[in-house]
Amino acid sequence: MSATIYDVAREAGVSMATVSRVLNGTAVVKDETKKKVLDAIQTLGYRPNAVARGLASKKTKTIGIIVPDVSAPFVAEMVRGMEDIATMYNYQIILSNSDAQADREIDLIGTMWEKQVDGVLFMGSQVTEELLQAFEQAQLPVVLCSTIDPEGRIPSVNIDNRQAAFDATRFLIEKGCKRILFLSGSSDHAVVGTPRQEGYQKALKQAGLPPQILECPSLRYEDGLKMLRESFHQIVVPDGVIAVSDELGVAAIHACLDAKLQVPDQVKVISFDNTRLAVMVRPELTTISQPIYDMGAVAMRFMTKLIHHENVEEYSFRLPYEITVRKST
Amino acid sequence: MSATIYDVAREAGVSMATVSRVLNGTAVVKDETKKKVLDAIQTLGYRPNAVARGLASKKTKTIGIIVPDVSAPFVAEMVRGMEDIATMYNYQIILSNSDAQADREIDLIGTMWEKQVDGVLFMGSQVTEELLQAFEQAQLPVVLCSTIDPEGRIPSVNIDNRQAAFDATRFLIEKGCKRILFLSGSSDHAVVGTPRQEGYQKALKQAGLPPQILECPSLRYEDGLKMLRESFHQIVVPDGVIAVSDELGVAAIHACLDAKLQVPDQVKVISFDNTRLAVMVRPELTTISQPIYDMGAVAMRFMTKLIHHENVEEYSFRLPYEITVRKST
DNA sequence: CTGAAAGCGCTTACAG
DNA sequence: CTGAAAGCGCTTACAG
Repeated sequence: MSATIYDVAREAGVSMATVSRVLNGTAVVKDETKKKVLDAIQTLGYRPNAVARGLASKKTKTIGIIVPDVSAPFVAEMVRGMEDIATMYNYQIILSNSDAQADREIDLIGTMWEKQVDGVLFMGSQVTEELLQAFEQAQLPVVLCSTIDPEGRIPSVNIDNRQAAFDATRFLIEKGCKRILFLSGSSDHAVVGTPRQEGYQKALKQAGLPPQILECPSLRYEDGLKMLRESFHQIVVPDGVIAVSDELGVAAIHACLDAKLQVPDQVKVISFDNTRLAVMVRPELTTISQPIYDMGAVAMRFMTKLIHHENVEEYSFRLPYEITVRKST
Repeated sequence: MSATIYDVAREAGVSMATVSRVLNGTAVVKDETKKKVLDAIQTLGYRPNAVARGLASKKTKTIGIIVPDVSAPFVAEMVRGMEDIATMYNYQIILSNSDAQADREIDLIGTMWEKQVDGVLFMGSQVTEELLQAFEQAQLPVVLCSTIDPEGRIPSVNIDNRQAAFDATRFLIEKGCKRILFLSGSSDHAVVGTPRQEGYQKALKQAGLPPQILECPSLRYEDGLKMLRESFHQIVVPDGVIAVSDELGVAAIHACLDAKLQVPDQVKVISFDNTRLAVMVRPELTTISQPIYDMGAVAMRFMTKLIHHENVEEYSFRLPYEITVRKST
């Protein structure tokens, strides 16, 4: 059995309350007393039991993170950003994967509540009424990350996806592209669907060019390549492609190469994200660079503010993005 | 305030102990009584407080995971495997990144102990005496994942790295390679260093071929490419390359292309891991395929056995690997 | 500046 | 099959 606060108190000849005070710095303690306590802690090798502390204080110093899938590089990088800031503020994280399944998401919110986390960082494809209700019921502070509540009822961290898609489209148009294909995520996805499609279409309309959208079942390379191979012969052959993820961007490049189309000479490709994959393929991908790590970090930083009731002016964060030009355009 | 077990007991007209029993199934409860309790739980929307439960039972249903960096795809996939099995057994995970820094690793073990996790899954580059001592002190069950204690004092899940490197080398030799370069991790790394170098050298010696090892500061693409570019003119130009990670494999391919060497015609490349990157580059990578997800899953499954004191025969798991042949060889 | 005591919300022998 | 009560290891008013 390891030492408890009671053992420390006895060893130091003080009360438990005093030990607690020097541990947490919640009140002034005479230097002399403090030293006795610190010595006792030292000799006993005492470490406070966070569970007991959590029960007594109703704060667990733990943040729940719900994401679709950590094994996706975009997500993993974001989670890393969250974790680093959590560490900085002495929080730990409980990580869960939802596979973007609505019922699993709801479930996980319940689990997070049972674990008494101090807050939840959430990434998912949609913010439904049921989800909102689950958060409401759990009475937990929530921050969305790379996830949007169209009604803006929950704080969130994103880039301006609509504008970014618009910019990407403009970029290709200015490069002379006339037949720009948009490789989209599911159109009801609040991030990689609707807003980006809108930005794309707005730019095309302004330029008097025809839109052509292909919706991928996922943002993964394999699915993108499969879909492109199946549909390449029945679509207008593009001279420009905008992909909503780097993996889809790579899929586009390879689909073109397989169809004997040179990238970037005959087809220019730009993708969203700028994960590390973008520089690991040839030609290197031109991307809409998202500050992925920072998005996670900002979300977690904001969470710590919510928890500590610091007054927060901003609510819906729009982080800057930029077009990183490489060899694919 | 949300309902407590006391509220449920009163609502159902039974004692807290009885509520606890139906909740945990720790004793037989009359059907009629059970129904009353279940109804009360339903109407109050009661969910047990896991923190209180943890304090009382001394089991938190939480597993700590310490990894160098979740944002590395290999790690992320492994973590996903761990999480899935944890979910299956009703455990949650606390995830922490050590950046492979020894002091940080020790620190994290302390934190995990404070959080009263039921066990720790650990991935790191080395198992030092200090680390072992920290685990000892924390009195936590530990399972190493893709990490080796040379003395075998801690259960672990790995592939046979020595044999795998031997096989990879044999594979290239049989393809006719005479000048095989080994792109290694730091040589004191217990997984990507020593054992793989040994397997490589053994195969070369058997074939009477000269070894040539390049040690990379990290397993990342950027670092590998940089190192190769700097040293390509001062080494024997290889006709075969074995890389200890897929990223280094891609770096090797690109370094060759930049030096006007055709892959696989003039240089054959094989890498370790078979992360998804392997199929996202051209030519697609031939790899020593590791069951990454499964390694995480097996480690977590073994942990649940340790926790429940199921008698465990095996201790040091050697999962199967295979050579997946693609276009780079 | 310090202590005594209640309480956080559960589980778990111990009785019956 | 069920209940009363102690206890898990802390924090936090409340007193002084």
